Amino acid sequence: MDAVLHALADPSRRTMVEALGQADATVGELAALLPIARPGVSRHLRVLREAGLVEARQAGQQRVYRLRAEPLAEIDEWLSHYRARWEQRMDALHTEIARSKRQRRKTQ
Amino acid sequence: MDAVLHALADPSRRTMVEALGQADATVGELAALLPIARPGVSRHLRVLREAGLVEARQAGQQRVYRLRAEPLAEIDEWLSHYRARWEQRMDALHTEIARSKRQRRKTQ
DNA sequence: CGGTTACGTATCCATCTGGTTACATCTGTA
DNA sequence: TACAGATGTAACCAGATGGATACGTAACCG
Repeated sequence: MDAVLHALADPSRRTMVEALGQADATVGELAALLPIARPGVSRHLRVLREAGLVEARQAGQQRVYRLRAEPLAEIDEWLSHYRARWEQRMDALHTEIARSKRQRRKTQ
Repeated sequence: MDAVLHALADPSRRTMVEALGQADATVGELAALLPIARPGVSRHLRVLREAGLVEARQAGQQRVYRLRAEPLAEIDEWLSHYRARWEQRMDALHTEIARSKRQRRKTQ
């Protein structure tokens, strides 16, 4: 959780996550999207890897990175404690319904 | 969004947010929960304030801080682009249903 | 084998961060 | 007014962060 939030707090890393959300990519492709040099990208990827947010597979001389969204569920779970607070346009009953729906869906 | 994630990336600040999720609190009360001195807490509160995550009201000589959850919706929105990826136990059709449910609920 | 490509790692360095102590400000009280 | 309590700010400092360049290594190619 901590590692995931820390990883996402950096704009460059978030850009990389968003790019990988569209398609898998090599280090070079990711570096081309960012204003920083490839060694920096490699280090960002290490942070993302250690947070479990990406994984790499070797493809010839390249490494193709893929997004792993599972750790994001931790943040989603944390946020769930506060959702009712920004969904105040719904009355308390509806909020409860929405919450139980979410719960059911999650444990489905 | 950036400010919100940055604010939440710090464990001390997240503890403060979680405490304020239970009840409003003064700076002294928050400081009592943390292993850091009050000036540090004040500065964390400034970060949270600038991210829109808390607001203070004057109550005599004390300042009572309250959680504002609205900025968390930005993160929720960002996460929504990736939810389907960690909910893969559902087949694609069900994912679509869940997504439209969420959408309806949000714009209700 | 020698060279090139695609990465990762090591090192360096300027900046940011988050803690501390000292001090300023404001409110309530004697 | 003088004093105490609660909080914010300033200044300082050690450690983390994120960038760059230089270098090491493994995979492909001639």
